[in-house]
Amino acid sequence: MNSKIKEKPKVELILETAGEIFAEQGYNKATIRDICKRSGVNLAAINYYFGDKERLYLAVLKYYRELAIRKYPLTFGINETDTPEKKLSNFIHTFICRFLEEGKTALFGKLLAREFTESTGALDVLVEDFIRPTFIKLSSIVREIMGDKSPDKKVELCAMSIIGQCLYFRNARPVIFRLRHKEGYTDKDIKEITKHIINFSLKGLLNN
Amino acid sequence: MNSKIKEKPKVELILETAGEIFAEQGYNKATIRDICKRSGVNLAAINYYFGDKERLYLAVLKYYRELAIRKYPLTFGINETDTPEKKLSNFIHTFICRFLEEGKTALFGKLLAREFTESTGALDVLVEDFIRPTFIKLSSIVREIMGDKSPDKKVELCAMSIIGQCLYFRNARPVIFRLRHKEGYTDKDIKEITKHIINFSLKGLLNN
DNA sequence: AAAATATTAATACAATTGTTTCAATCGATT
DNA sequence: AATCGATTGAAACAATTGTATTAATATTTT
Repeated sequence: MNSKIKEKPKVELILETAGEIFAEQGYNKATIRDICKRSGVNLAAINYYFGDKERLYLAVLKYYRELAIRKYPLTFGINETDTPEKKLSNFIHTFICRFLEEGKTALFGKLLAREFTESTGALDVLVEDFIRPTFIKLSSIVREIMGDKSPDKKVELCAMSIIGQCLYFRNARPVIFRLRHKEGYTDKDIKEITKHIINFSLKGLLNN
Repeated sequence: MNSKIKEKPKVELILETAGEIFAEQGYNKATIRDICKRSGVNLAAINYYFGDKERLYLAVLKYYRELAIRKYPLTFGINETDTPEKKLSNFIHTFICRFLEEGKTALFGKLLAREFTESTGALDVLVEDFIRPTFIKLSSIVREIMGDKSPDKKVELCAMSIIGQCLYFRNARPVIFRLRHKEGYTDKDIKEITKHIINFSLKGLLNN
């Protein structure tokens, strides 16, 4: 080696690249050859380090989950002393940042968002480890806002309405960009979307 | 032929079966061999009648679109003399029926819902022929409710919030069913979901 | 009925892709 | 430096899948 700079370990390199490709293409469309080519490693490296494609995918989820948790604490930026409305606002903001923003830190959110509509064998675990806790967190906030008298079923449906809106802006991008005759989201777009979902949802939660 | 009963033409038979399989599995996972096996026709029949898989898919869309239009007139069950709120209610109800219900008549909606998150080459045409008109229709209703002073961008976001909620209950079923520990929607579920989205959205559209 | 045309069946082909193999090479340890 | 285990590279394998071929059969037309 003619450089003193420590190179990134190969396993890590593969995990990063694979994560990008899985997020871009989805589990099925992503090919091992693609991942290896972009990582600059040989095809056999996957078998050597991970065994097979599925275990590579699981390792990718684990790897990016770590990054995500480090960047976004599990609290969803929520302070228990905040008002319920402020809590919801923070929740939605964090939730959207976790998969609408560009950059690697949002990658776990993107992988997770994919599982909603193109599930893999990892879904069962992901639901129990991440999706359900998130959903419970959101439901508790919704309950605070709606009041104790609201039936559980109603709270659940409201939480889903909120998640549904957020996911739509990520997962339906092909359609949205065509409708708008414009590819991609700007930072301004994301801000507007976030603000809108917060407003719309807070009103949707009102008891009348 | 030892029966006087007129058999269904083979082309139609293939289209129906293919539609079911495309709706169940999505364009990519659906295989020609599957479609042929379930239709009881030879593998070569696809090439013979349709040319290739993509043109089969396009023919399927065309076929079920006809059925759908016949069953659900383009008006979305909306009467121009209705109040805006009633119009929105009917729109959401029809929209959900078009892809959440079981049965063949909802099949075009299911195929369309898939295109939001797993687009094929048919998306461009589908957006212009169906999705955009639907979106414009919804936007006009939203505008009536929100008033002329509301900026276009706000109206657009609200329309997307409504569509987002509806699509979530279809496209995120793998997650929803796990969260609920219950597979499938009952008719009662669908009714409750519809009612909820209508309520939530009407409140979300309130100005203040 | 004979000929022409349309349809069907079985099979083969080619491309893609996950996986495996095994020899070559690298790197650390002795 | 020699040795041994870890890693890499190139190629092959096997399964899947869309597509094409061609001969056999059925149907229609003359």
